Amino acid sequence: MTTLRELAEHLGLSPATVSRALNGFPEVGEKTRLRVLEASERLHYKANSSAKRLATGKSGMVGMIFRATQNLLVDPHFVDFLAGLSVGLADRDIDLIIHTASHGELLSHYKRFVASGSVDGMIVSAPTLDDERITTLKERGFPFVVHGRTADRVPYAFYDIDNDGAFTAATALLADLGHKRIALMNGPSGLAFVAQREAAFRRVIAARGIPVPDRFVSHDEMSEDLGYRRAAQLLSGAEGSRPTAFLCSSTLMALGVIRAAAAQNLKVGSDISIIAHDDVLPHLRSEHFSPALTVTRSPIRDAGTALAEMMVARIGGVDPLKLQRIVSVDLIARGSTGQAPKSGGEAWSR
Amino acid sequence: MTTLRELAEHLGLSPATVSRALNGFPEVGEKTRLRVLEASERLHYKANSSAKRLATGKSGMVGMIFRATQNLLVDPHFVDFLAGLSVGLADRDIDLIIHTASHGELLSHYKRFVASGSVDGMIVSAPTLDDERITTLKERGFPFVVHGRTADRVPYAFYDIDNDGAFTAATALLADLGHKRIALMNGPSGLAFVAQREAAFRRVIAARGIPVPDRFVSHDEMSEDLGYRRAAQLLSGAEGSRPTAFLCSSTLMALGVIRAAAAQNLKVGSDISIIAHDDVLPHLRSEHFSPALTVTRSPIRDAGTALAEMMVARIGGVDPLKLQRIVSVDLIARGSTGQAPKSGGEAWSR
DNA sequence: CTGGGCGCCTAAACCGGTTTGAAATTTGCA
DNA sequence: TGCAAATTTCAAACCGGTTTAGGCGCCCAG
Repeated sequence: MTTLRELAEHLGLSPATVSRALNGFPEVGEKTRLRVLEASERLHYKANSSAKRLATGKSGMVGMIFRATQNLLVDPHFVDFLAGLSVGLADRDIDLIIHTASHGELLSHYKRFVASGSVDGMIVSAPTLDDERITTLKERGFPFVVHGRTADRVPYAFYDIDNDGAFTAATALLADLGHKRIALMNGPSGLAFVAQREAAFRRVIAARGIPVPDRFVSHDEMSEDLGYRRAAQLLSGAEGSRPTAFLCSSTLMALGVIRAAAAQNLKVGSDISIIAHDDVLPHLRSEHFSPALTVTRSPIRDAGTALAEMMVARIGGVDPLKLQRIVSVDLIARGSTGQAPKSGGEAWSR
Repeated sequence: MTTLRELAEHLGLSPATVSRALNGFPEVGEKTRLRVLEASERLHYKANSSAKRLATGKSGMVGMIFRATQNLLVDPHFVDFLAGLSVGLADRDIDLIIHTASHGELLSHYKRFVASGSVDGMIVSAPTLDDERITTLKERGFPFVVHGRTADRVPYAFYDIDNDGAFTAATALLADLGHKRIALMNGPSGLAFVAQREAAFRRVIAARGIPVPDRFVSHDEMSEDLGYRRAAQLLSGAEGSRPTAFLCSSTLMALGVIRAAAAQNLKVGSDISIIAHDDVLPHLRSEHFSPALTVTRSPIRDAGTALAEMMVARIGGVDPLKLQRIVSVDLIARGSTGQAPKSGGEAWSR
């Protein structure tokens, strides 16, 4: 491994000049710069990144910490987000550090990352309503961007989808189709987006005077498996008390609901209706479900690329309040939604 | 941010002593060590990681570079591997750097990583039969471990599943059930595991004297979508010329085949049989398919954790030849395989 | 002829740790 | 008490870059 000093000696120059030549500073002669560039090429010189970081104080990396609860990195939603992020960062010559920490140690790992200066910024994903990672980073003045947001108006940089708009529209669609027994199959409670979606759902449903029994609103990890189990349980009741429509926070859950419906010989699109939020996971195309799934659609991958850009801006010192984006979500009606069945005309009653 | 020197001054000690105390060297007095530890805690001291790296020459990180071809990081197989890897590395206090490079620049990015000393080792995934990343890393003597292998006997550290054994058993099972028209739906050509699986398939099938027309062996990206399209195409032929069995390199492809079969009103398990290799993606449970899928089973996540361990050993200087593992694969027969239909009794003929 | 200004380059300090070689202190034993 | 040995601590060099503060030569104006 060639060092800067060796290269300088080889050229009969000082390290300072060589460093300047390589970094494009103006105070080095043009012919000298060319000599340096040529020699560095020939000797396969690459600046030692540790040394560079120490000297400049910048690491050229951003970090992301996952909970080691099996589920998080495994969650395909997260991972597709990660894909977008990684590509977006690579475009800007920034590397991404992935770290996994057990649940209880999560915060201390954040602190370590910040204090040790190993990254220039952090990406926070899936915030809870009262996320201490955010408060910690904020109070230390460390650059970070969030996928999602903890409240309507917040003082940090974030990218979020319009969960309220999406679930308002989806709930309204089901109500308009005459459904009176609608189940909300939501994600884990505590997460901000879960609360946002639920609030929208309850607001619309209440405005129409439709009651919602507690068991019609569930909070589970968003997997096919749990979607199936929860739906099977709901559908096992007497005909007059089971849901005629399901609103799911993820297409994976919807897949489980479809399986549960098939097991009960219920026809999706007539006996029961399903709407799901579609993060557009590339290997799980809602338009290919049978029947094709009605969805609120917003590619999670877009969030990754957008946040990469915002992260760079934030590190560059841009005001976080100028780095807040909320994207609207399309409601795409397809075959999985239809008029409520006759027998489902009455609302659930205790 | 507290520095070592500040901490030392605060304690009335030299930086050298403080450094030793913190790193557990034996030549520092016990009472002094306790004083230092207590003070470092109180002042929230964290060693600057850039400085530490520069001084020690170790980065505490390993790198992984993905092709920016959309598909790779999106591929759930890869990502689940990544999950295992990340957790395994975290257990050993190593961070993972994720980098994405466009296809043509892939190799140069590897070289940059190696030359700049930003990582202690590299993880190589999905090698091709003639993988230049491997030859490059090998010739520079840089520590690396491979998920998969380029040939039967190789001079580097790797973790691989017994692709040959798996596809030998799967093909034999189909042949034993009387199938004579078996289609192999494989992954992208060029990849080592794809070649291994295909070789096993052809060997078994040839040993039984069963012919295989070219169109019965396909190489596609392993997605539901392409599985569907390819199967639809094969099943659209006259009854006497279409496959009665499908052997898929991934459960995602099998999902597509099932959809194509349904579209043709063919019953899986009787009209056609399907076997797939199951990487055990957590949100895609082959036992929940209907009918439950016959698979060769090997969790890809295990590879991640195993390779994390091997990477650490390799960095520690362990002989790569001692770090080679091939795990066997279970064949699990379920509902998607059955006796070949009467009409499928004859082999395909031109 | 002098001196200010500019262009190009260098010596040395610096980033914040680790590690070597030697000095200071304590301990052990006669 | 005296002296060698063992223990503990320190000053300084080092890792490999970047950056500050000049230095030297040259041109041009006064």
